[in-house]
Amino acid sequence: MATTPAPRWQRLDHDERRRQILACARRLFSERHYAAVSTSEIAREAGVARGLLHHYFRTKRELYLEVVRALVRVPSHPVPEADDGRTVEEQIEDSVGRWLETLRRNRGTWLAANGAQGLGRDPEVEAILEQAREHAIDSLIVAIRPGDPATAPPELRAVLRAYSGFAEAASLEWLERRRLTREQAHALVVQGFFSIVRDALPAVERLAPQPGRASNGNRKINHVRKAVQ
Amino acid sequence: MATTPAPRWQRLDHDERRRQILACARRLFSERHYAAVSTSEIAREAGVARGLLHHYFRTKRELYLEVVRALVRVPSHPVPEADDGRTVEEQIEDSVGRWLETLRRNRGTWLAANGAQGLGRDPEVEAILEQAREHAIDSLIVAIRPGDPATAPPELRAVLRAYSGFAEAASLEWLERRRLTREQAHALVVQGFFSIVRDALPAVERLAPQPGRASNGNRKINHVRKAVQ
DNA sequence: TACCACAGTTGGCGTAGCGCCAATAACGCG
DNA sequence: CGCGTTATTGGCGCTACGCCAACTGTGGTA
Repeated sequence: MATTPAPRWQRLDHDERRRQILACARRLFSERHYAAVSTSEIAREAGVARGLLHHYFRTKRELYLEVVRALVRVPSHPVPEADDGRTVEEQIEDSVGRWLETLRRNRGTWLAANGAQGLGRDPEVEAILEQAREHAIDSLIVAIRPGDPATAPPELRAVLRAYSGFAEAASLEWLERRRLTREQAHALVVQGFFSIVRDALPAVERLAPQPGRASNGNRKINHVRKAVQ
Repeated sequence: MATTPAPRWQRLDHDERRRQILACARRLFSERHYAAVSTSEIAREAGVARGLLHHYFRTKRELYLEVVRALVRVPSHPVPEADDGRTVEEQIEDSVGRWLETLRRNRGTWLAANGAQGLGRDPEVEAILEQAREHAIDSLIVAIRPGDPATAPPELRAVLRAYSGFAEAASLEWLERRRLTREQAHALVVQGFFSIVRDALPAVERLAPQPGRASNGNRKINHVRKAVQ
Protein backbone atom coordinates (compact mmCIF):
# COMPACT_ATOMS: atom_id res chain seq x y z
CA MET A 1 0.00 0.00 0.00
CA ALA A 2 2.11 2.85 -1.31
CA THR A 3 0.60 5.99 0.25
CA THR A 4 1.38 9.07 -1.82
CA PRO A 5 4.10 11.03 0.04
CA ALA A 6 3.16 14.45 1.36
CA PRO A 7 4.03 17.20 -1.14
CA ARG A 8 7.29 18.89 -0.27
CA TRP A 9 6.06 22.22 -1.55
CA GLN A 10 2.80 23.78 -2.59
CA ARG A 11 2.00 24.87 -6.07
CA LEU A 12 0.37 28.29 -6.02
CA ASP A 13 -1.42 30.36 -8.59
CA HIS A 14 0.94 32.58 -10.55
CA ASP A 15 -0.47 35.90 -9.35
CA GLU A 16 -0.86 34.73 -5.79
CA ARG A 17 2.77 33.60 -5.50
CA ARG A 18 3.86 36.83 -7.08
CA ARG A 19 1.95 38.87 -4.56
CA GLN A 20 3.35 36.81 -1.71
CA ILE A 21 6.96 37.32 -2.77
CA LEU A 22 6.29 41.00 -3.40
CA ALA A 23 4.88 41.41 0.10
CA CYS A 24 7.97 39.91 1.71
CA ALA A 25 10.28 41.99 -0.45
CA ARG A 26 8.28 45.10 0.38
CA ARG A 27 8.61 44.48 4.07
CA LEU A 28 12.36 43.91 3.93
CA PHE A 29 13.10 46.78 1.53
CA SER A 30 11.10 49.10 3.77
CA GLU A 31 13.19 48.19 6.78
CA ARG A 32 16.62 48.27 5.18
CA HIS A 33 18.23 49.74 2.11
CA TYR A 34 18.66 47.90 -1.17
CA ALA A 35 22.15 46.55 -0.66
CA ALA A 36 21.42 45.30 2.85
CA VAL A 37 18.71 42.95 1.61
CA SER A 38 19.73 39.78 -0.22
CA THR A 39 17.58 37.79 -2.59
CA SER A 40 18.28 34.71 -0.49
CA GLU A 41 16.72 36.45 2.50
CA ILE A 42 13.62 37.44 0.58
CA ALA A 43 13.28 33.88 -0.70
CA ARG A 44 13.75 32.39 2.76
CA GLU A 45 11.19 34.79 4.17
CA ALA A 46 8.71 33.77 1.49
CA GLY A 47 9.52 30.10 1.98
CA VAL A 48 10.58 29.52 -1.61
CA ALA A 49 13.77 28.82 -3.49
CA ARG A 50 15.84 31.77 -4.54
CA GLY A 51 15.55 30.79 -8.17
CA LEU A 52 11.82 31.42 -8.02
CA LEU A 53 12.42 35.11 -7.44
CA HIS A 54 14.21 35.32 -10.74
CA HIS A 55 11.36 33.49 -12.40
CA TYR A 56 8.82 36.11 -11.33
CA PHE A 57 11.04 39.20 -11.34
CA ARG A 58 13.97 38.78 -13.65
CA THR A 59 16.49 40.54 -11.41
CA LYS A 60 16.74 41.78 -7.87
CA ARG A 61 16.53 45.33 -9.12
CA GLU A 62 13.30 44.72 -11.04
CA LEU A 63 11.79 43.23 -7.90
CA TYR A 64 12.90 46.36 -6.07
CA LEU A 65 11.33 48.66 -8.65
CA GLU A 66 8.11 46.69 -8.37
CA VAL A 67 8.17 47.33 -4.63
CA VAL A 68 8.64 51.03 -5.27
CA ARG A 69 5.64 51.06 -7.57
CA ALA A 70 3.56 49.42 -4.88
CA LEU A 71 4.74 51.87 -2.23
CA VAL A 72 3.86 55.06 -4.08
CA ARG A 73 0.24 53.97 -4.16
CA VAL A 74 0.03 55.90 -0.88
CA PRO A 75 -0.12 59.52 -2.04
CA SER A 76 2.70 61.81 -1.02
CA HIS A 77 0.43 64.72 -0.16
CA PRO A 78 -3.24 65.53 0.38
CA VAL A 79 -5.45 64.96 -2.62
CA PRO A 80 -9.02 66.26 -2.69
CA GLU A 81 -11.79 64.01 -3.90
CA ALA A 82 -13.79 64.84 -6.99
CA ASP A 83 -15.62 68.16 -6.83
CA ASP A 84 -18.85 67.56 -4.99
CA GLY A 85 -20.23 71.06 -4.74
CA ARG A 86 -18.62 71.93 -1.44
CA THR A 87 -16.43 74.98 -1.13
CA VAL A 88 -12.74 74.65 -1.82
CA GLU A 89 -12.04 75.31 1.84
CA GLU A 90 -14.13 72.37 2.94
CA GLN A 91 -12.56 70.13 0.34
CA ILE A 92 -9.04 71.02 1.39
CA GLU A 93 -9.78 70.74 5.08
CA ASP A 94 -11.34 67.36 4.51
CA SER A 95 -8.69 66.03 2.15
CA VAL A 96 -5.91 66.91 4.57
CA GLY A 97 -7.74 65.11 7.35
CA ARG A 98 -8.26 61.99 5.27
CA TRP A 99 -4.69 62.11 4.08
CA LEU A 100 -3.25 62.28 7.59
CA GLU A 101 -5.43 59.33 8.53
CA THR A 102 -4.08 57.38 5.56
CA LEU A 103 -0.56 58.20 6.64
CA ARG A 104 -1.19 56.97 10.15
CA ARG A 105 -2.51 53.67 8.87
CA ASN A 106 0.30 53.20 6.33
CA ARG A 107 2.99 54.70 8.48
CA GLY A 108 5.73 52.22 7.59
CA THR A 109 4.97 52.26 3.90
CA TRP A 110 4.83 55.99 3.60
CA LEU A 111 7.96 56.56 5.63
CA ALA A 112 9.84 54.13 3.43
CA ALA A 113 8.73 55.90 0.29
CA ASN A 114 8.93 59.52 1.43
CA GLY A 115 10.82 59.71 4.69
CA ALA A 116 13.97 58.06 3.45
CA GLN A 117 16.38 60.00 1.34
CA GLY A 118 18.83 57.88 -0.52
CA LEU A 119 21.69 59.43 -2.32
CA GLY A 120 22.87 59.40 -5.87
CA ARG A 121 20.54 59.79 -8.77
CA ASP A 122 18.47 56.76 -9.58
CA PRO A 123 16.58 57.68 -12.76
CA GLU A 124 14.23 54.70 -12.68
CA VAL A 125 13.13 55.25 -9.10
CA GLU A 126 12.88 58.97 -9.69
CA ALA A 127 10.68 58.44 -12.71
CA ILE A 128 8.25 56.36 -10.68
CA LEU A 129 8.03 58.90 -7.86
CA GLU A 130 7.86 61.78 -10.31
CA GLN A 131 4.93 60.31 -12.16
CA ALA A 132 3.02 59.61 -8.97
CA ARG A 133 3.55 63.14 -7.72
CA GLU A 134 2.57 64.86 -10.92
CA HIS A 135 -0.56 62.78 -10.96
CA ALA A 136 -1.37 63.88 -7.42
CA ILE A 137 -0.82 67.48 -8.47
CA ASP A 138 -3.47 67.01 -11.13
CA SER A 139 -6.04 66.22 -8.46
CA LEU A 140 -5.10 69.33 -6.55
CA ILE A 141 -5.45 71.47 -9.65
CA VAL A 142 -8.85 70.04 -10.44
CA ALA A 143 -10.01 71.01 -6.98
CA ILE A 144 -8.97 74.64 -7.14
CA ARG A 145 -9.40 75.39 -10.80
CA PRO A 146 -11.92 74.27 -13.40
CA GLY A 147 -10.90 72.63 -16.64
CA ASP A 148 -8.35 70.13 -17.79
CA PRO A 149 -5.33 70.04 -15.45
CA ALA A 150 -3.10 69.46 -18.46
CA THR A 151 -3.71 73.05 -19.54
CA ALA A 152 -2.62 74.50 -16.21
CA PRO A 153 0.36 76.83 -16.47
CA PRO A 154 3.69 75.33 -15.38
CA GLU A 155 4.04 77.96 -12.66
CA LEU A 156 0.96 76.62 -10.96
CA ARG A 157 2.29 73.08 -11.05
CA ALA A 158 5.60 74.29 -9.68
CA VAL A 159 4.01 76.12 -6.77
CA LEU A 160 1.87 73.13 -5.92
CA ARG A 161 4.91 70.90 -5.98
CA ALA A 162 6.56 73.26 -3.53
CA TYR A 163 3.46 73.03 -1.37
CA SER A 164 3.66 69.24 -1.69
CA GLY A 165 7.19 69.32 -0.29
CA PHE A 166 5.88 71.48 2.52
CA ALA A 167 3.09 69.03 3.35
CA GLU A 168 5.42 66.04 3.28
CA ALA A 169 7.91 67.69 5.60
CA ALA A 170 5.14 68.77 7.95
CA SER A 171 3.80 65.23 8.10
CA LEU A 172 7.21 63.87 8.93
CA GLU A 173 7.29 66.20 11.91
CA TRP A 174 4.15 64.53 13.16
CA LEU A 175 4.82 60.91 12.19
CA GLU A 176 8.52 60.62 12.74
CA ARG A 177 9.98 63.37 14.89
CA ARG A 178 6.80 63.88 16.89
CA ARG A 179 7.28 67.60 17.31
CA LEU A 180 3.72 68.19 16.16
CA THR A 181 0.45 66.69 17.27
CA ARG A 182 -1.89 65.45 14.63
CA GLU A 183 -4.05 68.53 15.07
CA GLN A 184 -1.06 70.79 14.66
CA ALA A 185 0.04 68.97 11.52
CA HIS A 186 -3.46 69.34 10.16
CA ALA A 187 -3.58 73.03 10.87
CA LEU A 188 -0.11 73.56 9.45
CA VAL A 189 -0.83 71.80 6.17
CA VAL A 190 -4.21 73.47 5.67
CA GLN A 191 -3.04 76.95 6.59
CA GLY A 192 0.11 76.44 4.54
CA PHE A 193 -1.91 75.57 1.48
CA PHE A 194 -4.05 78.69 1.64
CA SER A 195 -1.12 80.95 2.45
CA ILE A 196 0.95 79.62 -0.40
CA VAL A 197 -1.87 79.86 -2.92
CA ARG A 198 -2.91 83.32 -1.74
CA ASP A 199 0.50 84.94 -1.35
CA ALA A 200 3.22 82.91 -3.01
CA LEU A 201 1.41 81.91 -6.18
CA PRO A 202 0.61 85.47 -7.31
CA ALA A 203 4.16 86.50 -6.48
CA VAL A 204 5.37 83.87 -8.93
CA GLU A 205 2.78 84.70 -11.58
CA ARG A 206 3.79 88.36 -11.54
CA LEU A 207 7.20 87.26 -12.77
CA ALA A 208 5.92 85.00 -15.55
CA PRO A 209 8.33 84.98 -18.54
CA GLN A 210 5.50 85.53 -21.05
CA PRO A 211 3.31 88.17 -19.44
CA GLY A 212 -0.38 87.41 -19.42
CA ARG A 213 -0.06 83.69 -19.97
CA ALA A 214 -1.61 82.80 -16.64
CA SER A 215 -4.04 85.68 -16.59
CA ASN A 216 -7.23 83.72 -17.29
CA GLY A 217 -8.98 80.67 -15.99
CA ASN A 218 -8.11 81.41 -12.39
CA ARG A 219 -11.61 82.12 -11.21
CA LYS A 220 -11.64 79.46 -8.56
CA ILE A 221 -8.14 80.31 -7.36
CA ASN A 222 -9.17 83.91 -6.97
CA HIS A 223 -12.09 82.69 -4.99
CA VAL A 224 -9.70 80.91 -2.65
CA ARG A 225 -7.59 84.02 -2.34
CA LYS A 226 -10.53 86.11 -1.31
CA ALA A 227 -12.05 83.51 0.93
CA VAL A 228 -9.02 82.91 3.11
CA GLN A 229 -8.74 85.68 5.67
CA MET B 1 75.21 51.72 -15.45
CA ALA B 2 71.96 50.49 -13.96
CA THR B 3 69.54 53.38 -14.26
CA THR B 4 66.80 53.19 -11.63
CA PRO B 5 63.62 52.02 -13.37
CA ALA B 6 60.74 54.48 -13.45
CA PRO B 7 58.40 54.01 -10.47
CA ARG B 8 55.34 51.97 -11.41
CA TRP B 9 53.14 53.98 -9.09
CA GLN B 10 53.35 57.15 -7.08
CA ARG B 11 53.31 57.28 -3.34
CA LEU B 12 51.00 60.07 -2.22
CA ASP B 13 50.37 61.77 1.07
CA HIS B 14 47.73 59.99 3.11
CA ASP B 15 45.18 62.81 3.11
CA GLU B 16 45.77 63.67 -0.51
CA ARG B 17 45.15 60.12 -1.72
CA ARG B 18 42.10 59.95 0.46
CA ARG B 19 40.68 63.10 -1.06
CA GLN B 20 41.39 61.85 -4.55
CA ILE B 21 39.55 58.56 -4.04
CA LEU B 22 36.70 60.36 -2.33
CA ALA B 23 36.33 62.71 -5.28
CA CYS B 24 36.05 59.83 -7.74
CA ALA B 25 33.58 57.99 -5.54
CA ARG B 26 31.54 61.15 -5.14
CA ARG B 27 31.28 61.63 -8.87
CA LEU B 28 30.21 58.05 -9.52
CA PHE B 29 27.77 57.83 -6.61
CA SER B 30 26.18 61.07 -7.76
CA GLU B 31 25.54 59.67 -11.21
CA ARG B 32 24.29 56.21 -10.28
CA HIS B 33 22.84 54.49 -7.25
CA TYR B 34 24.88 52.57 -4.72
CA ALA B 35 24.51 49.07 -6.15
CA ALA B 36 25.29 50.21 -9.68
CA VAL B 37 28.75 51.44 -8.70
CA SER B 38 31.45 48.85 -8.00
CA THR B 39 34.55 49.38 -5.93
CA SER B 40 36.59 48.14 -8.89
CA GLU B 41 35.19 50.99 -10.95
CA ILE B 42 35.99 53.59 -8.34
CA ALA B 43 39.51 52.20 -8.03
CA ARG B 44 40.01 52.15 -11.80
CA GLU B 45 38.74 55.72 -12.01
CA ALA B 46 41.18 56.81 -9.33
CA GLY B 47 44.00 54.85 -10.95
CA VAL B 48 44.70 52.70 -7.89
CA ALA B 49 44.26 49.09 -6.85
CA ARG B 50 40.95 48.09 -5.40
CA GLY B 51 42.58 47.02 -2.19
CA LEU B 52 43.62 50.58 -1.50
CA LEU B 53 39.99 51.63 -1.17
CA HIS B 54 39.61 49.22 1.71
CA HIS B 55 42.75 50.60 3.28
CA TYR B 56 41.36 54.14 3.43
CA PHE B 57 37.66 53.35 3.89
CA ARG B 58 37.18 49.96 5.44
CA THR B 59 34.16 48.99 3.39
CA LYS B 60 32.33 50.18 0.31
CA ARG B 61 29.50 51.37 2.51
CA GLU B 62 31.75 53.50 4.70
CA LEU B 63 33.16 55.11 1.59
CA TYR B 64 29.60 55.82 0.52
CA LEU B 65 28.71 57.36 3.87
CA GLU B 66 31.80 59.54 3.61
CA VAL B 67 30.53 60.75 0.25
CA VAL B 68 27.18 61.55 1.80
CA ARG B 69 28.87 63.60 4.50
CA ALA B 70 30.72 65.55 1.84
CA LEU B 71 27.57 66.15 -0.17
CA VAL B 72 25.48 67.63 2.62
CA ARG B 73 28.02 70.41 3.02
CA VAL B 74 25.82 72.24 0.53
CA PRO B 75 22.90 73.40 2.65
CA SER B 76 19.47 72.06 1.83
CA HIS B 77 17.73 75.39 2.27
CA PRO B 78 18.51 79.09 2.65
CA VAL B 79 20.48 79.98 5.76
CA PRO B 80 20.88 83.60 6.83
CA GLU B 81 24.26 84.89 7.84
CA ALA B 82 24.95 86.08 11.35
CA ASP B 83 22.79 88.98 12.48
CA ASP B 84 24.36 92.15 11.17
CA GLY B 85 21.79 94.70 12.16
CA ARG B 86 19.75 94.54 9.01
CA THR B 87 16.04 93.83 9.18
CA VAL B 88 14.88 90.25 9.06
CA GLU B 89 13.33 90.90 5.67
CA GLU B 90 16.63 91.98 4.20
CA GLN B 91 18.41 89.03 5.73
CA ILE B 92 15.93 86.53 4.34
CA GLU B 93 15.83 88.13 0.91
CA ASP B 94 19.57 88.08 0.79
CA SER B 95 20.04 84.58 2.15
CA VAL B 96 17.65 83.15 -0.40
CA GLY B 97 19.52 84.89 -3.17
CA ARG B 98 22.87 83.61 -1.99
CA TRP B 99 21.45 80.16 -1.51
CA LEU B 100 20.07 79.93 -5.03
CA GLU B 101 23.44 81.02 -6.33
CA THR B 102 25.12 78.28 -4.32
CA LEU B 103 22.69 75.77 -5.77
CA ARG B 104 23.42 76.85 -9.30
CA ARG B 105 27.14 76.43 -8.77
CA ASN B 106 26.80 73.06 -7.03
CA ARG B 107 23.94 71.82 -9.13
CA GLY B 108 25.12 68.24 -9.46
CA THR B 109 26.07 67.88 -5.83
CA TRP B 110 22.87 69.31 -4.49
CA LEU B 111 20.67 67.29 -6.82
CA ALA B 112 22.42 64.11 -5.78
CA ALA B 113 21.86 64.87 -2.12
CA ASN B 114 18.36 66.35 -2.25
CA GLY B 115 16.80 65.58 -5.60
CA ALA B 116 17.10 61.84 -5.38
CA GLN B 117 14.71 59.87 -3.25
CA GLY B 118 15.84 56.37 -2.57
CA LEU B 119 13.65 53.88 -0.89
CA GLY B 120 13.92 51.87 2.27
CA ARG B 121 15.01 53.34 5.53
CA ASP B 122 18.72 53.82 5.83
CA PRO B 123 19.30 55.00 9.42
CA GLU B 124 22.91 55.99 8.91
CA VAL B 125 22.24 58.13 5.86
CA GLU B 126 19.17 59.60 7.49
CA ALA B 127 21.14 60.52 10.57
CA ILE B 128 23.65 62.45 8.50
CA LEU B 129 20.99 64.36 6.57
CA GLU B 130 18.97 64.91 9.73
CA GLN B 131 21.87 66.45 11.59
CA ALA B 132 22.74 68.75 8.71
CA ARG B 133 19.15 69.96 8.41
CA GLU B 134 18.62 70.57 12.09
CA HIS B 135 21.82 72.54 12.12
CA ALA B 136 20.56 74.66 9.26
CA ILE B 137 17.31 75.23 11.14
CA ASP B 138 19.34 76.67 13.99
CA SER B 139 20.65 79.40 11.73
CA LEU B 140 17.15 80.24 10.62
CA ILE B 141 15.96 80.47 14.21
CA VAL B 142 18.81 82.75 15.17
CA ALA B 143 17.82 85.10 12.38
CA ILE B 144 14.19 85.46 13.38
CA ARG B 145 14.39 85.09 17.13
CA PRO B 146 16.95 86.19 19.71
CA GLY B 147 18.55 83.76 22.14
CA ASP B 148 19.87 80.25 22.07
CA PRO B 149 18.24 78.22 19.27
CA ALA B 150 18.35 75.17 21.54
CA THR B 151 15.62 76.75 23.67
CA ALA B 152 13.28 77.22 20.74
CA PRO B 153 9.98 75.38 21.10
CA PRO B 154 9.68 72.18 19.04
CA GLU B 155 6.71 73.60 17.15
CA LEU B 156 8.92 76.32 15.75
CA ARG B 157 11.51 73.83 14.58
CA ALA B 158 8.76 71.71 13.03
CA VAL B 159 7.29 74.62 11.09
CA LEU B 160 10.70 75.64 9.83
CA ARG B 161 11.39 72.08 8.71
CA ALA B 162 8.15 72.19 6.76
CA TYR B 163 9.30 75.46 5.22
CA SER B 164 12.61 73.78 4.42
CA GLY B 165 10.78 71.07 2.50
CA PHE B 166 8.92 73.82 0.68
CA ALA B 167 12.14 75.60 -0.28
CA GLU B 168 13.78 72.42 -1.48
CA ALA B 169 10.85 71.46 -3.65
CA ALA B 170 10.66 74.98 -5.07
CA SER B 171 14.34 74.89 -5.94
CA LEU B 172 13.93 71.57 -7.72
CA GLU B 173 11.32 73.23 -9.91
CA TRP B 174 13.90 75.72 -10.98
CA LEU B 175 16.99 73.53 -11.20
CA GLU B 176 15.55 70.30 -12.48
CA ARG B 177 12.12 70.63 -13.99
CA ARG B 178 12.67 74.19 -15.16
CA ARG B 179 9.11 75.28 -14.62
CA LEU B 180 10.31 78.33 -12.72
CA THR B 181 12.85 80.98 -13.59
CA ARG B 182 15.41 81.85 -11.03
CA GLU B 183 13.53 85.03 -10.19
CA GLN B 184 10.33 83.10 -9.70
CA ALA B 185 12.03 80.58 -7.45
CA HIS B 186 13.46 83.43 -5.44
CA ALA B 187 10.10 85.13 -5.05
CA LEU B 188 8.41 81.84 -4.17
CA VAL B 189 10.88 80.91 -1.46
CA VAL B 190 10.94 84.38 0.09
CA GLN B 191 7.19 84.90 -0.02
CA GLY B 192 6.65 81.35 1.22
CA PHE B 193 8.84 81.97 4.21
CA PHE B 194 6.98 85.06 5.33
CA SER B 195 3.57 83.56 4.68
CA ILE B 196 4.37 80.42 6.61
CA VAL B 197 5.84 82.29 9.57
CA ARG B 198 3.01 84.81 9.62
CA ASP B 199 0.03 82.50 9.09
CA ALA B 200 0.96 78.87 9.60
CA LEU B 201 3.20 79.23 12.63
CA PRO B 202 0.59 80.93 14.85
CA ALA B 203 -2.01 78.41 13.71
CA VAL B 204 0.25 75.68 15.06
CA GLU B 205 1.09 77.53 18.25
CA ARG B 206 -2.57 78.02 19.05
CA LEU B 207 -2.84 74.24 19.28
CA ALA B 208 0.21 73.76 21.51
CA PRO B 209 -0.25 70.79 23.89
CA GLN B 210 0.90 72.79 26.93
CA PRO B 211 -0.76 76.17 26.55
CA GLY B 212 1.47 79.15 27.03
CA ARG B 213 4.72 77.33 26.40
CA ALA B 214 5.54 79.30 23.31
CA SER B 215 4.03 82.53 24.49
CA ASN B 216 7.24 84.46 25.19
CA GLY B 217 10.45 85.23 23.42
CA ASN B 218 8.78 85.76 20.08
CA ARG B 219 9.43 89.45 19.79
CA LYS B 220 11.32 89.23 16.56
CA ILE B 221 8.87 86.78 15.04
CA ASN B 222 6.05 89.15 15.86
CA HIS B 223 8.04 91.84 14.18
CA VAL B 224 8.16 89.70 11.04
CA ARG B 225 4.46 89.07 11.26
CA LYS B 226 3.69 92.77 11.38
CA ALA B 227 6.24 93.76 8.81
CA VAL B 228 5.04 91.47 6.06
CA GLN B 229 2.00 92.94 4.41
C1' DT C 1 -8.57 5.39 -11.26
C1' DA C 2 -4.52 5.86 -13.93
C1' DC C 3 -2.17 8.57 -17.02
C1' DC C 4 -0.47 12.82 -19.11
C1' DA C 5 0.82 17.42 -20.14
C1' DC C 6 1.54 21.90 -18.36
C1' DA C 7 3.88 25.08 -15.61
C1' DG C 8 5.29 26.22 -10.95
C1' DT C 9 9.37 25.14 -8.42
C1' DT C 10 13.78 23.50 -7.20
C1' DG C 11 18.87 23.06 -6.95
C1' DG C 12 23.22 23.82 -8.63
C1' DC C 13 26.67 25.97 -11.84
C1' DG C 14 29.37 30.10 -13.45
C1' DT C 15 30.65 34.68 -12.57
C1' DA C 16 31.26 39.12 -10.38
C1' DG C 17 32.03 41.88 -6.39
C1' DC C 18 33.56 42.61 -1.72
C1' DG C 19 36.58 42.01 2.59
C1' DC C 20 41.01 40.78 4.03
C1' DC C 21 45.95 40.18 4.39
C1' DA C 22 50.73 39.15 3.35
C1' DA C 23 54.16 40.68 0.23
C1' DT C 24 56.11 44.51 -2.30
C1' DA C 25 58.06 48.84 -3.44
C1' DA C 26 58.35 54.03 -3.22
C1' DC C 27 60.11 57.65 -0.50
C1' DG C 28 62.27 60.14 3.48
C1' DC C 29 66.07 60.09 6.60
C1' DG C 30 70.39 59.24 8.94
C1' DC D 1 73.90 54.92 -0.07
C1' DG D 2 71.49 51.70 2.81
C1' DC D 3 67.49 51.33 5.89
C1' DG D 4 63.09 51.67 7.99
C1' DT D 5 58.48 53.26 7.34
C1' DT D 6 54.18 52.74 5.24
C1' DA D 7 51.61 53.53 1.06
C1' DT D 8 50.32 50.28 -2.33
C1' DT D 9 49.62 46.07 -4.66
C1' DG D 10 47.82 41.47 -5.95
C1' DG D 11 45.56 37.46 -4.95
C1' DC D 12 42.74 34.29 -1.92
C1' DG D 13 38.15 33.10 0.08
C1' DC D 14 33.48 33.92 0.47
C1' DT D 15 28.96 35.59 -0.54
C1' DA D 16 25.43 37.07 -3.74
C1' DC D 17 23.37 37.28 -8.14
C1' DG D 18 21.77 35.56 -12.86
C1' DC D 19 20.74 31.59 -15.40
C1' DC D 20 18.97 27.10 -16.72
C1' DA D 21 18.01 22.21 -16.90
C1' DA D 22 15.66 18.91 -14.28
C1' DC D 23 11.98 17.86 -11.20
C1' DT D 24 7.28 17.58 -9.33
C1' DG D 25 2.56 19.19 -7.86
C1' DT D 26 -1.67 19.75 -10.01
C1' DG D 27 -5.63 19.74 -12.99
C1' DG D 28 -7.65 17.66 -16.95
C1' DT D 29 -8.90 13.48 -19.63
C1' DA D 30 -10.00 8.75 -21.14
